[in-house]
Amino acid sequence: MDSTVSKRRTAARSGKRGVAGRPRGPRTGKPTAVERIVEEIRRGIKEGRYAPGQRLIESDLTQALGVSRGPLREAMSRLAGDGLVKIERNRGVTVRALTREEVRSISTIREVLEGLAARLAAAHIHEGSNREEFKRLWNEMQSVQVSSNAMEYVVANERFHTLIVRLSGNEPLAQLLDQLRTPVYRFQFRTRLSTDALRWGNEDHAEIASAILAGDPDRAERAMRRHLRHSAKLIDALPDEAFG
Amino acid sequence: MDSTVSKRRTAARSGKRGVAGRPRGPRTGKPTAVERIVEEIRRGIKEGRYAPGQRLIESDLTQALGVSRGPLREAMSRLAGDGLVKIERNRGVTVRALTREEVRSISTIREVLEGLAARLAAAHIHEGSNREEFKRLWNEMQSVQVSSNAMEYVVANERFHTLIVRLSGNEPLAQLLDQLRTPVYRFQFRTRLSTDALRWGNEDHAEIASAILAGDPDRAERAMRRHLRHSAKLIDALPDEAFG
DNA sequence: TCAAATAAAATTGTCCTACACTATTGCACG
DNA sequence: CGTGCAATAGTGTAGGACAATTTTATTTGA
Repeated sequence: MDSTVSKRRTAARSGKRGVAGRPRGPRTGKPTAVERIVEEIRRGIKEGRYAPGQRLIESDLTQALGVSRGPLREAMSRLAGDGLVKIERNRGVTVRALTREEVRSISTIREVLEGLAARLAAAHIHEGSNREEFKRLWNEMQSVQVSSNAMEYVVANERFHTLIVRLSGNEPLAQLLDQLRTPVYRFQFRTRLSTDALRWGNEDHAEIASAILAGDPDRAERAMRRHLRHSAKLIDALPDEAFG
Repeated sequence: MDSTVSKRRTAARSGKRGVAGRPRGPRTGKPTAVERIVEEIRRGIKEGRYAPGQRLIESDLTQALGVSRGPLREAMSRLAGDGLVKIERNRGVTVRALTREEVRSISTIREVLEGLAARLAAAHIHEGSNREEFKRLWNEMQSVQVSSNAMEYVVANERFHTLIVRLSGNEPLAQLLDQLRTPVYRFQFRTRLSTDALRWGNEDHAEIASAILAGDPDRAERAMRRHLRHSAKLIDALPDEAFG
């Protein structure tokens, strides 16, 4: 039925014949239009420049971004796959609005996955320069913690989690968590990060860091999960207006 | 800079969000071209009709599927987001090939997520018609188990897991797991599902089902994780040729 | 003969125009 | 005030064009 589709494998490609072309840095080249669009919209949503529920109209965006509809729609497909926008047939794209229930569901997932990441990070802390790298960031964070204002906390928090996931050595996990964090990122700016909340967060971090540096997977996982539960509670305390 | 972008909210749309969302209506209409393409390719990859590493050339596919490049490329973007294909700049799309390491990483993630699903399913087994629904499938599976050949086992296995995730009541989790299962699905057909392996699998299922029906979250999670570890071991036992 | 160099062919990335079809909006009418 | 219908906005898809880049085929030089 689809026998017309070429089944040829890329045999030639894997064979290293043309010695001439040393593959240059893949990521370094000028980004493709789709990549630029995805990046722009993603940042916009993350930072709240595009509000949940807001319609993203093709003609507006093609004009604003100086691209044609093709790449734009590709980008939207991609963003929809990441759950950042919602595409409805004949109705176009809207910035995805999460219900309180969905946020809870995602938090539950994040709890186990970030817990896993912490566990793995602790288990691998002795490998390579992991310990050194982790210590460096941790020291850096502690010097900031004193001045903690909400914004700085959120940024530091993100770096902390990102590093831990990276040290877990599980790349798919890193991608997945990035995907899960993005849609709820903006809530962090709405939670009134009271001085107490900030201190608790920092205490959580300290406990996590301690466990990871001690190479204690169980404790690291427990601490991380507790931390995630705390964050989830802050978000869940938001009024309904913050959702949808 | 992007102030030209229309910020108008869909006031009317968001207005009735209170109740909207439940009725799964829109799926019924005729599927859009992109949806058809995605579905076709996804099935093809899952079933192994498109081999890992194989190039998917636009002109071939547009002709074979009778669509134009636009929708096709949108579909590819989406598939890439799901990790089913890989898009390289100026080089097009290839069916993603997973390294052994990636498969291991994904298995690790699945273990905790499926474990979570089982835990939640057990916790919610008393709600609604969950118990009844679960029992029905379970009975059905047991009648098939006797005749177990590999193919039937794989299908039954999938239904079992899918139902459990659904009963977990965590929709994002369901989507995520579906996404994680697809790329490794094909490996199941390569593992030599020996009679022993089959029996073990069925024993695992029995233990999981028992725990869920008993409403014992801890035991359900433990059993499910063990089951996943067993599956992962089978796949990991495959020779290198099965990967890449 | 074999590999480097070069020409030719494929293939992708993007823009544009067009048009059918759906959804939304605005208005005239009852 | 609704209600129905026409006008308008916006999406879904096709198809043509072309530059940029990669892949394949061909020629050339040692």
